[in-house]
Amino acid sequence: MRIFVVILLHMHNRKNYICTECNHCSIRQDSIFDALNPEEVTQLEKEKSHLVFNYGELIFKEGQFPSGMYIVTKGKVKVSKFGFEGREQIMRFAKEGDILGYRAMVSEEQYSCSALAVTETQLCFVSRKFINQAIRNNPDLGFNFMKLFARDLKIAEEKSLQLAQKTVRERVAESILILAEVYGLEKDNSTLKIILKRDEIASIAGTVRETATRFLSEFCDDNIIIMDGKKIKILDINRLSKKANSSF
Amino acid sequence: MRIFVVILLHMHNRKNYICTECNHCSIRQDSIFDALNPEEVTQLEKEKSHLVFNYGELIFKEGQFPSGMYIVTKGKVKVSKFGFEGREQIMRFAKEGDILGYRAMVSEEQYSCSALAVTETQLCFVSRKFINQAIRNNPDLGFNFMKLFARDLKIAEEKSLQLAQKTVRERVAESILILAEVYGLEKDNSTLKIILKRDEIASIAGTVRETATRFLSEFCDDNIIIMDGKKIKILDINRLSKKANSSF
DNA sequence: ACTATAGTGTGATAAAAATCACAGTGTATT
DNA sequence: AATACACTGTGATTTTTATCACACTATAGT
Repeated sequence: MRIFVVILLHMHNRKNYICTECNHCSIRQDSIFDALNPEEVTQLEKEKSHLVFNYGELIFKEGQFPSGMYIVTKGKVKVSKFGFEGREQIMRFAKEGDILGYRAMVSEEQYSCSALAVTETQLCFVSRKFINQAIRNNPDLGFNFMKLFARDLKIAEEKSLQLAQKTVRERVAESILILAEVYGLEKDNSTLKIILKRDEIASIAGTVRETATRFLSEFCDDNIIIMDGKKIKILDINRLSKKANSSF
Repeated sequence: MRIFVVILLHMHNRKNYICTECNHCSIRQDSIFDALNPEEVTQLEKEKSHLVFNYGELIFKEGQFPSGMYIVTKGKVKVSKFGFEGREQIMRFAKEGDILGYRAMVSEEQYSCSALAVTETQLCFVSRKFINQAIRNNPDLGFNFMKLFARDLKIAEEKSLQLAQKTVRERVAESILILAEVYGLEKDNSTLKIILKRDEIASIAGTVRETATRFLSEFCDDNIIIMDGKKIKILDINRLSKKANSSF
């Protein structure tokens, strides 16, 4: 009986899929693929495949060899590395329009991060072969890739600076700001649109669960945020930014 | 009198300059510019300019706008960001053959790091305009850039993981290994080829001078390294790797 | 509705790292 | 040779953070 329900759900998702043709796909138009001409878009449409992942499913795993890359069309994805003793470090979050796995694809190496769906997620997969050919035909696509790399590299270096020089309190505050920045807020204009475990918030900030919990409690006591289970509501973003010592 | 000596020294350096013509320049051949055809090399040779920096001189500074990028032909360069209250965080070191400032050039933004010569350093400067044109003419150059980006992005993410999850002791040990990796060892096969202040070693490891000093002293007491002033000699690289909990 | 099970909050304690203070050392300048 | 200045080493102390322990809460599966 349950299986049947799952199938229905799946069909429902497929019906809801927003990106049936690349031609009019707003996600493509807002992505690095804005550089493609109509003919190239047609080829992309033939070439790409469409994938659905449920909450908690692994999209790719550190150590696997990539054969292409993904563009997120719906949902939220957590990208993380696992350090000594398997401790997770969250590197970034991806959402609609973001590109995943292109670093490993370009360097023709194993994935250096894992990607996990943190909501139901839909992606288009495009093969390395297609990308390489497309860049050769259309240098603007190459430039777009380079700009994407440049942006991500800047973010990664900024992250190093923060990890090296900020206190844990600042990093926990910053983590909430990052989540608000990436995924935005509910209609109430204060509740984070993503739900994470304390573990995961700790992994963004580069600390342990207990310590993250303590600082979150502190921010609650200070009336800077309110927590309702795993939901986080930002009451005073200015004071939160101050706690983070942040540029947001 | 002293000024005269400096001038002589300078002439000496110019005579010693190894990269007079790009055509046979081994640094070019081992770099992303290996993709250029003879005609493109000729253009590069006309276009590029050659610069010399002394110890301690700034090559570019966080916040400036780039108009091109640099390739190091001789010397050692420290690339760092300055965090809250001006505390330095060393992001990486560059040497012969390494490319500097290309991230900011590509994203057409301000430099996000500063680059400082830590020995006498020579560089070739190439304008953004030339690079853009060259990539359009020759997609392989674009692919080389992308691979360079991919490599640097991977290193940056690895750095974040280390900063987030390793202890300071491990990071200090790792810093010495990184310096050995990047700049190599003297003929004695144990002394680091670069001389840094304690402050700077601390900035690589993401800690403060006193703490870095203490761990270096500890490694000395353990007969893992020997320090003679600022010179560092590695006695037992295996045990140093163990201290770093490292993959080197 | 009832168990498992996974996740959370918090006190107590230990460990790690930063800060402060200051003496000592080396190095460049006059 | 004397002075100034930048750099270094180290003890004492404080602050920050991790670890351990355990009770409590929510949630999914039966």
